[in-house]
Amino acid sequence: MGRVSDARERLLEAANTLTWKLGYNAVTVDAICDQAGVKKGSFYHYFESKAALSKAAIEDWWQTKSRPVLDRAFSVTNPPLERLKLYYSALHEIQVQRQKVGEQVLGCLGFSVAMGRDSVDPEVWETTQHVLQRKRRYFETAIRDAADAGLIDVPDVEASVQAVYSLFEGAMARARIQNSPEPLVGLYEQTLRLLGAAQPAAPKSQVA
Amino acid sequence: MGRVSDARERLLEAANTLTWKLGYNAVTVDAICDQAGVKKGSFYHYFESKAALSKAAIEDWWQTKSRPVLDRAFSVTNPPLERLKLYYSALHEIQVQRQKVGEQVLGCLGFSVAMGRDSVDPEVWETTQHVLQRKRRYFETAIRDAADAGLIDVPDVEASVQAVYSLFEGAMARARIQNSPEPLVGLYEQTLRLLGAAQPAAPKSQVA
DNA sequence: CCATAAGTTGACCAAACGGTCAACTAATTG
DNA sequence: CAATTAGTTGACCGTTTGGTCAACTTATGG
Repeated sequence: MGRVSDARERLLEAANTLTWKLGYNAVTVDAICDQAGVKKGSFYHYFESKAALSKAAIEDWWQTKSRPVLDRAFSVTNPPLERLKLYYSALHEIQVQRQKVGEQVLGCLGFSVAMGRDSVDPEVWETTQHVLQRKRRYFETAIRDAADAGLIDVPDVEASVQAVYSLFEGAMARARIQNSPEPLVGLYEQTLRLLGAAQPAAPKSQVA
Repeated sequence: MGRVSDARERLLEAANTLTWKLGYNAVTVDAICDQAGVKKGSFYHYFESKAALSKAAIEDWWQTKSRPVLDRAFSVTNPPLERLKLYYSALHEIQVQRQKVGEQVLGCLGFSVAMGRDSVDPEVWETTQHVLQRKRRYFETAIRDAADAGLIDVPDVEASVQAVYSLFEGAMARARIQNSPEPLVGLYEQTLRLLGAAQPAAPKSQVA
């Protein structure tokens, strides 16, 4: 009954596009509406507040954008360390493609929003926390599997998980700041060093 | 001639306190004035805009807060790798002290602001970029010195500098997100692994 | 001691903000 | 073909935003 519309989906996408680029606080309801081609009245027909939209948008981004990439790379059918390699190269590829189309390198949406902490709506912030935790678990499982398979040599697996994850998020954040995929180059080799894993043929770093 | 005042200094400090906590966009001129105990009219007597204040405040933060810590830790009188260890433990100590006084763990001010990119005034953003670059150079020099002294074993020094710096900023950012110094624990040992340096007695990770 | 320059104040402004609402339009279904 | 229900619209509201200004106060130096 009633008519149908994809305005809700357009709002979710617009919210993510803008939040990813500008951050939570700098994005206005009017800007989201403009980008989505939706009038403000309609906005509040679908969402009771900007915070509610953001919560839904981040969850949607996780389900439709972030998780599929993770699931593909971190499939248990892949060897543990290969999963990391696949994930890194997938992300690197995404950023390179974005640049080719003239778009900006934006790093990790969840991480950027989470950095806002006290200036982000508490419920929105909690949502990003959940998303980041789920993401971190992919890293944890892969590294634990690698440890069980005797592929790595570390004194403390949990500490290594933290370090690999910090290195990863740090590189993604720097890619955003520099607007360049360059900090992601060689990430896998550096991760192998962190994990005390056998090194492949060492490649020279490529600086654009 | 005329009277004297420390209102300018109070404004600089208030701007940093609030920006560090809330980020550039979430901080308002009114809030800065409240925090500094200065009326808005006076604000614009000292600074021509919010962006001008922020630029001056970040530069001030670098000179008075960030740089002294770096200069102490990265003194060339210290062995190269020891410099990193000193810096990490100094930062860890700062965060622990903050927590004891009931304040929040806020990570690196420059990095947080730099993450804002498109939502931050261009000149302010450029200022943070300069600050971060100067900071990165401390890492670079220490690691190059370590390489020259044969203390580390890496195929590509520049790539290692990038990795160590990414790991560091990633850990700082995660400390902010988690409001805990925990991600900074063991950072030095992980850095040694990245650099292929001789490991000291491996400590167990301490999770609060 | 008094002119002058530096510093202070609160009222004010236009624009932008998140959010509301009553009226309107158009598909769907019994 | 209604009646129902989902979706749309633009005018509107109170608040907050960054910024302005003319009048006022006070320390200092000649």
